[in-house]
Amino acid sequence: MDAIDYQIMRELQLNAKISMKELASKVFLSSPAVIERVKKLEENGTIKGYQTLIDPEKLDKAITAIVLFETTKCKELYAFCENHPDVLECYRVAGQISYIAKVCTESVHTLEKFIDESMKYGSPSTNIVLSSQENMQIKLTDKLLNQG
Amino acid sequence: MDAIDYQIMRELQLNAKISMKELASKVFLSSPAVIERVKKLEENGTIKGYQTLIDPEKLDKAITAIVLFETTKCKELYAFCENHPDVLECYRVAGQISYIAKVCTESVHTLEKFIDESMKYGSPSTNIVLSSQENMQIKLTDKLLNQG
DNA sequence: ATTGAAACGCCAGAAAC
DNA sequence: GTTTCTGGCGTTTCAAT
Repeated sequence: MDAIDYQIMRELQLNAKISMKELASKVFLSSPAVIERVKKLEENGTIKGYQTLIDPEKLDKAITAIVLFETTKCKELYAFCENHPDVLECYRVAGQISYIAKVCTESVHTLEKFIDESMKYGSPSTNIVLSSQENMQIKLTDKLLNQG
Repeated sequence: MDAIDYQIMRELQLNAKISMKELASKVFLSSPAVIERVKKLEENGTIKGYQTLIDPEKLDKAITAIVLFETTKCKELYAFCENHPDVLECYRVAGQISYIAKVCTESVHTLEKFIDESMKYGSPSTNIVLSSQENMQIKLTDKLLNQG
């Protein structure tokens, strides 16, 4: 895992569908060499997959909320969140609270419904997202790229 | 935006690098027709991009934390988070708290450093992630696919 | 106007060096 | 890691509905 691998990951993170040829020219290598490196990154699990980013608002999911839970029923809450179509991410955490869910839904009414249902499993505290900055899985900064 | 578009998005979300030919066979259309649909979804912004998923742990970013802030200096905090290499996501929210950041870092020591620095901009409450479920931007359930 | 069919050009993967 | 080569895919064009 050297600096070139980091550069490759940065380019792939910006655009998963970049051609191996173009990627090769960006890192000053031949394309078979780049294909080899990408393959290794896939095999050792560093690259977990390639995903298409969809804009929730275009699908009429206008409201995003971060819901914090105080609960002792983590397993039940986990199952509820996993099966709920509006929960995009959820985290079991150690801290003031014990569970966090990111919900993306149509309206305040569907959000209300979610909150009501979730109350079976814990005490929710809802925070509606006003604006957000969602970048990437990892920020591959120049510093990281240079240190290798 | 019909049921076929939803199906296309689901497949693309699962695997951004699927070939148009294979995608076409999955939705029972010809490949030019699918290419046309994908192009439209890209142009109207429904498809925001194609991203490669990187495993932070493989890059020695062992600790993920959700940090909640009570603050009145949202703009300053926003700028701090945007420029910080360990902040992967941040949200301005309306609720009990006013700002949420997702941090991915090497160790408790680098996390401590982040917390100390962030205290200039607000009062942080740190929740270390024990386990998580991060699926996708949108859950395209069967219900949604059928209703069109 | 929208869909299916064929031809072109380009890329990914394999083999040889 | 590089160059060469080949098979296959994406893309464009055209014909037909």
